[in-house]
Amino acid sequence: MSDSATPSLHPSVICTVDVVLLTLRDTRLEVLLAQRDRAPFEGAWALPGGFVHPQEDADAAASATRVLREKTGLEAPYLEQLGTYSGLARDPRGWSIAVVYCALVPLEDLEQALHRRSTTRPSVARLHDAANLGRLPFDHDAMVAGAIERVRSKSQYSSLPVHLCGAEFTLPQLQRTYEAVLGEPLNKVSFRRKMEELNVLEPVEGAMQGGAAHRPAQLYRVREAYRQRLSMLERGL
Amino acid sequence: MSDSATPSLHPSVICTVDVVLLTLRDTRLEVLLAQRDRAPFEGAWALPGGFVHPQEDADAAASATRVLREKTGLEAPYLEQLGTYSGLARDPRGWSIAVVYCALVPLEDLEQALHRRSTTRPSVARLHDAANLGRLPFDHDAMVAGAIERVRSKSQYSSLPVHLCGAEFTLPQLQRTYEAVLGEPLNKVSFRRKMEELNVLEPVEGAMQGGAAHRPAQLYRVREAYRQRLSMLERGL
DNA sequence: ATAATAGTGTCTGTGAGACAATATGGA
DNA sequence: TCCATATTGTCTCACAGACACTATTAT
Repeated sequence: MSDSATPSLHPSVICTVDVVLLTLRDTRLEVLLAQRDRAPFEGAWALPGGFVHPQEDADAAASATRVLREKTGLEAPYLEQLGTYSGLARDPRGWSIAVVYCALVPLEDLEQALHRRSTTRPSVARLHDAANLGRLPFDHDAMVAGAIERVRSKSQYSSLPVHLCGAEFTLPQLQRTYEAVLGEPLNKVSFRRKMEELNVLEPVEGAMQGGAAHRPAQLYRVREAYRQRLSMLERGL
Repeated sequence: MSDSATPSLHPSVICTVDVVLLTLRDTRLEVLLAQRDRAPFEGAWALPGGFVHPQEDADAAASATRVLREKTGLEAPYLEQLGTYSGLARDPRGWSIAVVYCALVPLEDLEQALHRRSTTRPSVARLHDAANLGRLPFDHDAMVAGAIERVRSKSQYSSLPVHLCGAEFTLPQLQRTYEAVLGEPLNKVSFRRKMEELNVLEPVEGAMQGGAAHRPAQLYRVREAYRQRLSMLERGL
């Protein structure tokens, strides 16, 4: 914070935010990519991002929220800061700083938002299989890898994956979500015991059926006390 | 990354790095603070930090390393990115981004470096008890709290605290380090089992004595394969 | 009734902590 | 020898996963 130059002599740092939005289709993670509408890498699929707007955004998290709203119409997704990528090498325009956020959204919410959006503007954003992204511009490959790694890691001890489910869900649905994120099958009894002790869920009166030919499962939702707080937690453990 | 304005129209973002350097004196964590030599908060004790120098620094981590070298003379401490604080509210000069790094250094290394430094320049940096810092300027309180929380958290499952010990140390010394960081006593047998399975340490031939009237303890050091790698790991688990 | 999945009770092995015995150097 | 701490062996308890049994709905 102490330096021989004033900030106005350092206008050459490019300040941006990028968002790794993850969602789950069946058992696969998908990442939201947007087609770039200007150089560099015009036309390429890349993470949604943009410059910080100091006049408009209270902080970088607000910039990320705004970017996501502009590209998808989503209003209040789960958002968590992943980290910051910086340096001369990552952007051909010059020395830059990119604050990266990870967003988790239920597939239905995202598709609804994108569909509403497509009625007014040409859609610029689309979901891509996280396992087959090809090469992305800038250092977006590393950002995606970091986001997936972070989500996997936190899912081992927290209730993070609930953000990939809708407002109400059954325990078997949630378990399949965990299994998809972690990439391995989980023990049913242990999973239920873990959810029980986390004490984040509460049952909703009225079982779901889905017309399936078997015993219906209890619906759950996130407790009110945790609903907002989950977004605030920075590394629960 | 796509925006209606060019970066040169956004010169108002102040880009800085701040470093939370932690070390251990006996059983207490201490934080390095530097006395600010200019406004805002001139004269106040604050985290060592400074503007990013795009001409000089390859990336923000290099800025942090440079800042630490300038203030302390330390050359290659363990450094890990904590996160980024941003927004209009945190700095009276305007909308700013601070990339925060956490450094872990053995007390002896730091004191040696500071002592060497004090022979050429007036010392501007000093260690302060982490538990009694008082109020720091900017959002440095939150940064310190975040750093301590991160170190505590990672110490539960990794070998992170070895960076607070010197090149060679005994298992009882390392255990006391863990206990100081975690703030709770650890089971001796479990601790040794954990260190064994992490497989990060190797014994050094020749026991330490310290002239104590009891059985000397085996000296250990970090395995060569891990010596550099530890700094690279971003969230081991 | 049967199929299919939800939900629960019980057993067992693994691993962490408690306890304690042994090892070793200095006074 | 005695003291203090290092190091190692063993026991026990808690918990995670395996297994299996019961519950509930649609066909």
